[in-house]
Amino acid sequence: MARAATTSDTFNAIAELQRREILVLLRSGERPVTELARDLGMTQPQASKHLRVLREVGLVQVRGMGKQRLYALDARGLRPVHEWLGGFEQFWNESFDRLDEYVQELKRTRQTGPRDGDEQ
Amino acid sequence: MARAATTSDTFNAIAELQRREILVLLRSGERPVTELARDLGMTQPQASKHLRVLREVGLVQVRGMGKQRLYALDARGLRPVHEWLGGFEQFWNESFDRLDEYVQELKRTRQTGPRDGDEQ
DNA sequence: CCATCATATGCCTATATGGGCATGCGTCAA
DNA sequence: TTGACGCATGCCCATATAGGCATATGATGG
Repeated sequence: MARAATTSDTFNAIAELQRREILVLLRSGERPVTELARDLGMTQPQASKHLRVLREVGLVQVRGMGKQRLYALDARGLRPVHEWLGGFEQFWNESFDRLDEYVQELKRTRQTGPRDGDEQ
Repeated sequence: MARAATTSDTFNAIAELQRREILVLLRSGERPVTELARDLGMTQPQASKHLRVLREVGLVQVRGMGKQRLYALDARGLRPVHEWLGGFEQFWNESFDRLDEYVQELKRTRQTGPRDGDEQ
């Protein structure tokens, strides 16, 4: 069934490097498609397609400005993702080095002898 | 060229819902493959494959425990992603409602007249 | 060494995607 | 209205998946 459609899924939308670059670039203000394409070294159709995905998940907004279409960042959709990741914050602080773990295991063993039900 | 390989790319690794669910489940402790598969309603091969991707990007670590293989969360790889998203924090706070923007634009116009270089 | 349980893989299919290219479409100036 | 410019799409191709299934691999107990 292949991967879930990028459309309507922020996680997938930002899984693509070029799209992340577009978002970063848009932090400094609205930009027309051509300019984005030029600055990021991609073709115009390519930029348009990525922008479409970003638009569909709501990460950017468009505004017709004469012949141009100005794309603006709308980061609100990134918040839930940021929060989801925040749920792991305590875990990346618990130094999870295999080595550290091993050393700690040794310490415990030396002090109280091997134990079984103490992970988690 | 299709999408970049999920392997060696944390963003892509967590772009898949089932993999995110695995990570969440692992927050409560190490688990053998079969248990993960059962709890998440997926087949064993499916779980193994997702775990492989997670292992390749370093989000989980395995530990042989008798006949079983216990998978443990290693959230360190999520930190960079969390930080990348953090770079947008100020943006999702700037109420980016089209409506709000429009209203504010009207306010400014009424006070100082139309201006040009004030976005950004 | 053999049977068995727990996993990892290989293989095949349907699908979604990103890139390249040509072209349709909307807006603006003359 | 016509021509030009700026973008959005449609189409085709190559590729990477996720799933389903069957099976190879590993480790354990006899």
